[in-house]
Amino acid sequence: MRVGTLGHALLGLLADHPRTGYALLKHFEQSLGYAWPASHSQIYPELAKLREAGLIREGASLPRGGRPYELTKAGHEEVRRWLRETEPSHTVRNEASLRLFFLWLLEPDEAQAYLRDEARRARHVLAELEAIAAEPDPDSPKTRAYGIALELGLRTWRARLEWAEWAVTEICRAPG
Amino acid sequence: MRVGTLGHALLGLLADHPRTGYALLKHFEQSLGYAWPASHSQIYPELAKLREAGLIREGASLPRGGRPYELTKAGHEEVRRWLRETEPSHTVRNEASLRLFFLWLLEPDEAQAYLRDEARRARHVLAELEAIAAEPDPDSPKTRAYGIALELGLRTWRARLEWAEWAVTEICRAPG
DNA sequence: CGAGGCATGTAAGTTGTTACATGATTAG
DNA sequence: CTAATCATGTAACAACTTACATGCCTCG
Repeated sequence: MRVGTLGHALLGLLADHPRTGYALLKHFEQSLGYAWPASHSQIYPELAKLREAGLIREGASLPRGGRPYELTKAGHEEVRRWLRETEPSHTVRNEASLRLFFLWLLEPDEAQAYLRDEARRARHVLAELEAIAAEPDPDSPKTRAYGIALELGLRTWRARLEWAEWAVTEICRAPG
Repeated sequence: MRVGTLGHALLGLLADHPRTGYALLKHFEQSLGYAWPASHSQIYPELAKLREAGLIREGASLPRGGRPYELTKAGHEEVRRWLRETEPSHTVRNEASLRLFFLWLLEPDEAQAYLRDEARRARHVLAELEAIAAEPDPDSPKTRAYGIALELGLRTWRARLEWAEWAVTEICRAPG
């Protein structure tokens, strides 16, 4: 079996402690999803594949049909191999940014409205990230790594907000 | 036919002036690709679909087998409809950022090396964008829109570089 | 007892990646 | 002449989205 990015992300989360598919899903929604979104319809089949490949195993089932998975030794080795031996992909795909190249096809006021919406969106995401940053957590290698990831989110969305506020005035600036 | 993001991007580029598939590909590599990468194996079939849908039409063929496409009236309407009436997707997918959440699975020196590489990458992309920004172009709605897109790239990669330089020291900071 | 959150799955379709495959033209 | 760039396509596969589908438990 060939493990992809989602598979490695699941292994990485399970490296911390066993979790159910649902708990993994919630983790994506609350933190990883800012960098790599995943839906339940992708997570459950992927867990089944990782189990067949012997990288995770099922633990004792929980109350409401919840079935926790834990990492096997092979799974632990695989996630470390991924981090150490494979090149990270730097491709970025962002439809909202792509649209900027076509703003000149709209009337100036429509283009400006788009940029104002971009500012609004940035403010919204930034507020979410600041709420996460406000939660205190003890210092450990794991929380340190999460803090570094969070700080990247804060800085890039802050930059995006400042850019959007600049762009709103730039788009209607007098020619020259 | 249902037109997706790639299709709309192609229509948007052709709204400026007719181009061959190859010219569109080069445009993706040099500018749009920073926000939405596309390969020739995706572009050529997509152009064929847009033509069948009557959104673009083929012009007279050029010297080396090049076949330029131009926008039809329906194509022009479709790209404007896309910009005005559909919600932009804000999903972001970035493997390099995802890996940050798993840095604690590596030895401290390996994690630091990863962050140093992130800084190097940011410096590289920033240099590319600054080279593009250095090229002078006349003021027009189109160049204004491109300038706004470019400025976003400059600011976000600048933020990412500063973040990476901070993170390199943060990851090896004394606990507490 | 109903709404909402917990919990898991499948199916169909779209999109994107990697590899295979070919041929023309031009600059050195 | 040969390497690079121009130029276009297909095929197989992997990944992702959207919709369909089900059932349990708890709080009000």
